[in-house]
Amino acid sequence: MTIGAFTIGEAARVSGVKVPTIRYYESIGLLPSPPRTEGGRRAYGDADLSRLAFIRHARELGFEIEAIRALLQLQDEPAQSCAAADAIARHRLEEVERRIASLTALKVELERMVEGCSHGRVDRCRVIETLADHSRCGHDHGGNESAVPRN
Amino acid sequence: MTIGAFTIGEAARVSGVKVPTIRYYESIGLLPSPPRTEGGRRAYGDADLSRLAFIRHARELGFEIEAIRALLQLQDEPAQSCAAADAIARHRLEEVERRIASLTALKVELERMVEGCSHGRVDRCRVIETLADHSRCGHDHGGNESAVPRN
DNA sequence: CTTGCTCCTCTAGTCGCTAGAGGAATTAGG
DNA sequence: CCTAATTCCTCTAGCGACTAGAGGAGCAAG
Repeated sequence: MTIGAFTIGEAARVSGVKVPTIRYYESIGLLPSPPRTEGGRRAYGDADLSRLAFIRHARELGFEIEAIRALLQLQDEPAQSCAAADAIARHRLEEVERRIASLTALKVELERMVEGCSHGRVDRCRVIETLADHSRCGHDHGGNESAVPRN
Repeated sequence: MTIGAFTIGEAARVSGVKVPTIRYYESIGLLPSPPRTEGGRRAYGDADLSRLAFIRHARELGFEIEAIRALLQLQDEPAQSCAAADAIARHRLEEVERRIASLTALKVELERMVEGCSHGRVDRCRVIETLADHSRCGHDHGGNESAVPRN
């Protein structure tokens, strides 16, 4: 089934994943170690390219490496139930929704800050004032979640 | 002007910033090194607590440490123009807007994925299929930006 | 005077890469 | 056939903004 034989550079060009990132994925066991040429270079087959494309797409959608690992494992066992994959995707969707809500709240507050700026001296700057005195803003964001999630 | 004298634990409770994080802020020069008690413990004053509150609020709004450093410096020199603070805040606002747009696009695609899931076997799972075959989705997100920004 | 809490410093780990050093192999051109 | 450019190899270290844990010292209450 493995027809083509691609160098890592070709794999990078085709998949859009950078060369060091491909090696990184191999190092963490996300991508299998491909066979090597006589000179010691990685030789990828079509299946590897598909896997790389899968990974890339999943990363673009913000799935974490561990989630992608789980999804790849599900893909490798096609007789299993869809439920696990569904749950992973739903979980990611909920994260995205929460993140959008949180960022929208931030946006409102930031807009209030910059709109209120009188462009005068710093000692009357709305931006600085708002940051210094939390009570001057719609103080909902200071809940108990950590401040700045990664995605 | 420095009236109260707070331990690092009290400062953490009042500001909502964790103890190790306060020490971290000191180590990177964001928070000045406070005087110590005889026993070698940090003794914070009111000004330090205000500064911590400022930092916390700015972090909640997603400002990077370097941006906060700049904003604090502006606060310390009240005669300066407001323009710099305004620019920093506007820049952050633009980032947030871009991020919301990008996440909204992700949300649409994730919704399509989970809605199309027939809850059957993995070999007909829409989630896995979509990830494997990029052309099956509204393939706009694979532009040239890096996949998952930090905030 | 002991118990338990807070505090101290220091190092290392998190995540998902990215950058760079130093060297070997391949490919294109002369 | 030789050289130069390109690609590849491994390895270590760095990014941002913390977080976790080791190992030890101070301090307040009973």
